[in-house]
Amino acid sequence: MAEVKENHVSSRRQEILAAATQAFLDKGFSGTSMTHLAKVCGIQKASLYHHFPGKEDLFIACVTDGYAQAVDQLDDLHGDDTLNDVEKITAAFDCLYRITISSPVGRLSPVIAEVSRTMPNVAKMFHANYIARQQAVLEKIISAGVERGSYRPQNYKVLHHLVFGPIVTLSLSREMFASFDDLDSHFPVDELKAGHLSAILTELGVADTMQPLSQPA
Amino acid sequence: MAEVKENHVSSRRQEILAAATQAFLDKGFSGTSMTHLAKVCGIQKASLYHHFPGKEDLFIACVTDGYAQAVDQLDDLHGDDTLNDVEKITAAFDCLYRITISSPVGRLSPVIAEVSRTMPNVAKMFHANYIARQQAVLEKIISAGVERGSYRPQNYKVLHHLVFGPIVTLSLSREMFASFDDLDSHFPVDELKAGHLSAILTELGVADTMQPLSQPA
DNA sequence: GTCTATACGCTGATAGAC
DNA sequence: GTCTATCAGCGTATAGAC
Repeated sequence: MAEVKENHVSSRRQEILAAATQAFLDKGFSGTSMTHLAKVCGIQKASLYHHFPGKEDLFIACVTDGYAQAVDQLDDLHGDDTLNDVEKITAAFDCLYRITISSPVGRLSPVIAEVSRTMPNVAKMFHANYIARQQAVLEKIISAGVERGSYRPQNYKVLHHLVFGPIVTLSLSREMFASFDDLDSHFPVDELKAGHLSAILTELGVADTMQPLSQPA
Repeated sequence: MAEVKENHVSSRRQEILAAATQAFLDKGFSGTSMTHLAKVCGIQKASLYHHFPGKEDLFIACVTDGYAQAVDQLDDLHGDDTLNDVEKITAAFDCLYRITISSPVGRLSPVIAEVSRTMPNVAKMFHANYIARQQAVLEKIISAGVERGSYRPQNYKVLHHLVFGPIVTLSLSREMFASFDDLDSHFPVDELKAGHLSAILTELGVADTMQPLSQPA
């Protein structure tokens, strides 16, 4: 019964978190007022303060809640032994693009940037629990391939730069230019993802089916 | 004498713009108050409203003023005929990394993202006058090399994704994690730039001096 | 052009009834 | 746990003297 009660509390908490995350995505941190949050949650402002001590804590909860489930997807991928090296990195790209561009956490990056000066601990948490963990999984996937001789040895800092850079920027661009009516033609996710993967495979020393290594004399 | 007066106005305007740009970089748009701006400019709040109709207009002026001088640097580069193709793209990388990571405009991207929902016209302007122009210059530089046979033909949307992605993300990361005491070891600009350039040269089909195309059997 | 003084809405947050 | 009522403070912006 204590459990029932906790589930009730937790479900209300989840409702608030979902609505708040969407609001922060739409209007940023400073642009989102507790009054507005109360309205979209369908409760009174004072009730929000029953569930969360303050606006900062609420935001932190949104971020934390988000990356918990996001990173799990990548971890599952790393443990999947039915895939060969190239299939695994292809799946990793699918996963990273999906998480970064479509999931709340990935899309929250600009908002975290907004508050990073006033809440540096949020930036630290975000890096430790989301960025660093994503990089670690990618590094494991690649280094396993390197050990098997499938890939060339890598400078992993550079590799992270090359892999995460385009994905994060694409997500940021799509947030910044969300008002464009031709958003998908400016930033076509699938086409860019395919070209990106192809370039990384080249960098790893793997012949790409789409774009062979053979070059004109 | 009208000119003298205008210069006076303009210099005061420039003072305000410089201070305001720095403040927006430090605290974001919503986090920067007109009261604070007046303080760091050393004038009264009401005087700010003599020079700019409102906070939005002031911010727009900061952005516009910034990219005017930033893009000129790239244009100069494109017109420089003393460089060969590889030297030109190397210089372009230096320029893009410098502008995006060290200049106010480049660093303002996260702030523009913050306000892009409420001020979509700012996002449009930023894209047309800064992003699109940078892409256009890069495309000219590369396509000239392609015509001369120095480079493989390219999908330019993908190429922009691969070139600008890592640079913008690096800039964003350095803004987000500015509180890190080991910022430069986490995000070493020169090392990442060199690796990035190397990968792009590979993608262009050019043998890189640092990292030859030869791969282990 | 710069100042002092001020209007006034909205902010995050709290008190206390039920 | 949710509500109504309210607070003090700060936000942008303006009026008007000099």
